[in-house]
Amino acid sequence: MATTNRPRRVTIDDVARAAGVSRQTVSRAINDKPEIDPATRQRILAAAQRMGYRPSRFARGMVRQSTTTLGLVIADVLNPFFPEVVAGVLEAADARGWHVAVYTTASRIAREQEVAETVIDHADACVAFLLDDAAIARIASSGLPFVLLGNEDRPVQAPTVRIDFGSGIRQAFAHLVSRGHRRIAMIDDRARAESGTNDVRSTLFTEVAAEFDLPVEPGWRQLADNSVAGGADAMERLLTTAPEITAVVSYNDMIAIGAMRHALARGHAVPADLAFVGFDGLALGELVDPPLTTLAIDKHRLGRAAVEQVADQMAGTTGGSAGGSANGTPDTVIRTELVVRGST
Amino acid sequence: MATTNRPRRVTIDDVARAAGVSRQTVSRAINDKPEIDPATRQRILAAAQRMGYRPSRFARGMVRQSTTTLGLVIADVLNPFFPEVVAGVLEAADARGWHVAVYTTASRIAREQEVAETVIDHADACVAFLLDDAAIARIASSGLPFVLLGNEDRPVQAPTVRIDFGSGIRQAFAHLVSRGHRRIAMIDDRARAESGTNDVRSTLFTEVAAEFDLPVEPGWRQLADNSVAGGADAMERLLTTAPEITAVVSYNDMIAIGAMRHALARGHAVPADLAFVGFDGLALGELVDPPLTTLAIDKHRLGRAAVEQVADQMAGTTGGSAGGSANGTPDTVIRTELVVRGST
DNA sequence: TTGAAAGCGCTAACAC
DNA sequence: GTGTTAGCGCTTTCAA
Repeated sequence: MATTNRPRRVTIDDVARAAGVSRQTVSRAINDKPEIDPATRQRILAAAQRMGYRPSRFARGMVRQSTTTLGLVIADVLNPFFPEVVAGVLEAADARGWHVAVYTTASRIAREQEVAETVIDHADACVAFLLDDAAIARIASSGLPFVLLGNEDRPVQAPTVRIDFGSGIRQAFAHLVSRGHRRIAMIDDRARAESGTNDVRSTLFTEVAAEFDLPVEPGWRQLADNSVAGGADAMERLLTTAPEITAVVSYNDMIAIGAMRHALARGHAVPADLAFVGFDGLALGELVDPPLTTLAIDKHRLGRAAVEQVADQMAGTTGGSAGGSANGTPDTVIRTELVVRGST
Repeated sequence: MATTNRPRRVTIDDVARAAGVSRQTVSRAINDKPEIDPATRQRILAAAQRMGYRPSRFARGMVRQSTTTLGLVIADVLNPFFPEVVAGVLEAADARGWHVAVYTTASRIAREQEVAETVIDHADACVAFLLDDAAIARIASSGLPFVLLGNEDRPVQAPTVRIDFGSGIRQAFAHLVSRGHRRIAMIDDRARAESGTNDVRSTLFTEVAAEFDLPVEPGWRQLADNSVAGGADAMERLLTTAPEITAVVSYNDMIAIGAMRHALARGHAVPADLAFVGFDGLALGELVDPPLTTLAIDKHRLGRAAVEQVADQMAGTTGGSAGGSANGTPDTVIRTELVVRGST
């Protein structure tokens, strides 16, 4: 008989056999159904425990048509921007009884595409921060309800919760100009600058400067890795190639903080010699010295909005309307708010 | 015929019917199997896309005995301690091809128990930061491979990756004493202090002070919410009830930073009038002014170690050895390293 | 209170 | 290249 060495998993039938009841009765015991003799239940539960039985979540999932798992794709948990978004996503997902599986990409193209495949197979919906067009298109066309977290100005082929980056940068320039600055540099995110097929991003800086009638020299725009260290590196380059600048606008707060600290370490006074504006409004920005002027965005709301939007998609997925992208839900735009602190 | 209004999901059979092939052929098309006519595949894929067909991950999971989902339970994504642990967990999980579902508890008892049930039902393994004994026991006895993330000195009934909190606090005191401090206060975490059945935690402070032959007055130990604001509140109380103290040891860096900033705001000089020691070694601690002296722990390694330990459990789960807790794997202990910076 | 039958949606094995 | 037959492990009828 098939009693010995099998590495097979313990099933409900095994427990049933061991307890001398039908599989159905085991199911009743496991699921706390009322219609069962207390003694039988005890016996079954004991057997199950002894045998190390655990119900298969797949088998259960098949039969009860319920659980939703949201795939949440972010670049990096260590950048404090993402935890705040994640908090919003978790809250909104939890409110719907959804589970949230988190994946990180480190903004690497290959990894993004890998994660895209994974999510398509294993999630029921997806909220993603993604740079690679192919990865985005892949998910969008898979039919998976999908919302992109974006801060590009260029349009993408998927429903998006969008941060209004361009208008944020304009606010930053307006603020700096009002403080008397005319020679403003920008430190942008390398991963983002180097991704994407079209070039909207790299011209933004020039455009905005032009709007304010400001000069722009080559070397006034530097790319940085998305971290404090990356910001410091970029600042070092800036101090060398463009010592004439008096203010720096950064892609985000992490980079801005790195840049500011580096300037400070090099003996520059902030904001007297050099002013710094960040982007994101991280809690962290209040704790550094001087506290960072920043374009704050409601990251928690960003996460919530994204979940709401996928939820809408799922509700609206009535039989035939497939295709992924051409969904009725309009993009949500999250606006920035200038928070002036000590660094300007 | 059953063609009209049913809210049922689109199945492989629906696609098969629509494309005029067998369900197996649809499966071949969807899964990119080689043995299929390119034309047929195109036709099927088109139909699938049009109908919005998405394979059921449950049905797939049933038949291919593979995917592992790790349930990761943490208190709060917004406390920078956790993202660093999460990064380690994600890395180690990804290396094994596991998925990671994240749940937060806000350290609320009721929520912890709720999450425990969820995880038992929906994960194949669990790494959890949990305070409530009942929640811990529930998971441990469910048979789910389980590792607890802990910093208690008291033993718990589950395999644990443990932070050596007690010895960390001793290092802090030793350091402060060597700097000439004799009147040292402690700000502890409220949620943790108020959880747990036995009282090891509340006596630690007194014990350590005694070891160093230091006085302890009532009011020298304050409880704080686990945040910067919580630390500030506790510091306010400390300044009122115990103005004689010259140093403060905190449960973690967030609280320490809050406390330090509040002292600064109240006009005290740091470290001249008041010294501060944190616990965790957050990146954040280097960015504040003055930079925070702290007991650093390798949080990334903590996360990795936890995953390795559950993985061991899963490998060792041979048929009969159930029960949950009495597993062979010894607890891992993560030691602290004193990082001296400007706050002392 | 318990058991037997049916089927959730899919893929692996074997036919054809 | 394509179809048929079996299940994967569970819960939901329905009978006993």
